[in-house]
Amino acid sequence: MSSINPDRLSLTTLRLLVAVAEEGSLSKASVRESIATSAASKRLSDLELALNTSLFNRNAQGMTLTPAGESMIQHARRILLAAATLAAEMSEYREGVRGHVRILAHLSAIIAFLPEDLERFFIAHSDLKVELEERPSSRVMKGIAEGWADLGICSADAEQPGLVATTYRRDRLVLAMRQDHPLAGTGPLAFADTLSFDHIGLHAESSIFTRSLIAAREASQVLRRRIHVPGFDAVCRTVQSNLGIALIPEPVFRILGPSMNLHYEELADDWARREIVIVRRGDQQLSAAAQLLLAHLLSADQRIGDDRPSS
Amino acid sequence: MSSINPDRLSLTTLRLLVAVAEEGSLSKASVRESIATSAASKRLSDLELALNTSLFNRNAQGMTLTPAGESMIQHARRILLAAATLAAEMSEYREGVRGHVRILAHLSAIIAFLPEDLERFFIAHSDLKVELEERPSSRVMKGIAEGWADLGICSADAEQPGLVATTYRRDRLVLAMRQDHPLAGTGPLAFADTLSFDHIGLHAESSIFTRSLIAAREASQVLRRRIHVPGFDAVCRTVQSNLGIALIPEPVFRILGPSMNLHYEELADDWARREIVIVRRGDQQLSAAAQLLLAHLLSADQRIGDDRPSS
DNA sequence: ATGGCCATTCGCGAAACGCGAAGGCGGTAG
DNA sequence: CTACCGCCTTCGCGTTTCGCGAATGGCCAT
Repeated sequence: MSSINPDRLSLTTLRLLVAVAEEGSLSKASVRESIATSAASKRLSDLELALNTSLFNRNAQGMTLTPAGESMIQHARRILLAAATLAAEMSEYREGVRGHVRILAHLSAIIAFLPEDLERFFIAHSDLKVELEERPSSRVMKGIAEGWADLGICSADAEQPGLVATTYRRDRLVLAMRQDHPLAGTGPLAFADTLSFDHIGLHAESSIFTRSLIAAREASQVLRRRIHVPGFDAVCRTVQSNLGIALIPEPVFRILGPSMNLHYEELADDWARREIVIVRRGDQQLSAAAQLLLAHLLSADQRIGDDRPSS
Repeated sequence: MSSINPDRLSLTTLRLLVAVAEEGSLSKASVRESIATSAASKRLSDLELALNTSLFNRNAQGMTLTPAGESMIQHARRILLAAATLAAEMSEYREGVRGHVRILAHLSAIIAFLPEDLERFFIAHSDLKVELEERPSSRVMKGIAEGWADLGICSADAEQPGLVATTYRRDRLVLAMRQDHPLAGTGPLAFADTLSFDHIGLHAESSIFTRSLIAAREASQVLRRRIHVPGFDAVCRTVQSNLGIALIPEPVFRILGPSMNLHYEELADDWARREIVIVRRGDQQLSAAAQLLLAHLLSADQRIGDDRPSS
């Protein structure tokens, strides 16, 4: 009924706990943790007393986990990992870093826009640090809503309640192909006219894939799709190998296409113009560092900046 | 350079930290945490000393977070949440629970198989507790690989290195429709012959959706798909409302279909027979409770039980 | 039977912790 | 301009916690 006082947990006890579990013996664990075995024993038995549950089975060979102990160390490991992450991050502050911003972004932005924007940001703010993680658009939204990061950058298609989205950039999808492809040089294309060729694309969660499925359905045709690859560079190499054509953002093509001698054609469809947004949680204020970064990103040349609630 | 000693962190300090951040004042926070303000002040300044970083800006109105402080409380909240979860779970052991098993499962299994299997399991093991969480198949695999749960149940299509998969059940996908639908009563169907009707389905990450996309492509046709809904019950209600037909597992149909007066037709395609597997990590031993549950699930009547590595 | 390995208990000293009182600093009201 | 008020910090003291080493008892293999 009554819950254990969570303050009773000390991180050293948790470390000791996993050490004992891993070493199989209290004495070995205590040398590993640089503590007298007597002290270690006391810590553990005090913990078990407070929990009113035995965590280990004792015998002459050492200590093995009880079921309760197994649950315990799973949580313990998780907590210790979080604590270590915290410690690492804080030590960066000590060495001059003045702010952390966590970003989730979809692949297009990471390849097309973010590097330059972040580079210019770091010139002005060498004391800030940004952690950037790639996710498909829908999971960017979820991640922000769940508090895993401060800012999210993704296509505006996905939706999630409780978030505020601000337009960041607009881009266009273009069709990448080999220079000797039949479609090369035939001018702006309707997506429907490309459906007789094999398409290459990212994983099924990507917004480009989702969007092209819808378009194919509207054209009452099927999307031929033999190959999924993990990144735009892989997409382009696959196109280069004559395995198909691919729908990619125009800025991405400008970066990857020329060096692989690829050709591109514009897409005439409306939905080829995409809106890329920066999302943040609506219910709590951004940290100063995140505000700085947000302001910087929105002040980039293509800035639009109309705020609006998402969903 | 050198990292802060993580043992320096005590959970009470972390709790105090978020209290101060939320209350905006050390004195208010100290009454909330039932501690003298002097002691609270000491805890915080000791922490800042150890970190060699200031976490708060002090002024006459109270205390506000510095950038470092903002990072800190994000981690602190996460750690405290984990600690509270741990405490809650451990208190269950104190009240007689003898083991915990965490399961990730895809929707089909949760609706079709798991309830009965778990029910019989609990009759034999009333002292064990199971935490069940729904995820699409691909994320079940990931979750197990990352150690978020002990056992995963999902379709065998997805793959992930480092996991061991055991066949759990086999099921078939059938086509659910209204009794007055044109396809009703026309005998076993080829999936390709159903593509001229609107399909209803789960979200895009579901393995059924992925599979039917492939099948549509192989038939060189498009999958008409107007509606995504969040669960099988919603799928069936949508079918009932004459918005389309739906591909669902046969056991799910048996549960939901009759009460909604729906009709079903078998699917002749090979891929309609699906294999549902139980996956677990290959690199570490299961807890005793998880072993029990695994054995129980595999001893169900349809048991197959051929072990093999995944990926 | 005996020695090795293992965990626990005990007493003592040191360090950490919490508390209340006193002090300094900055706004604000009269 | 001064007096006050709220806020955080510092200080000294008593209590509690913590860690250590030595001694104890159990189990197993030789």
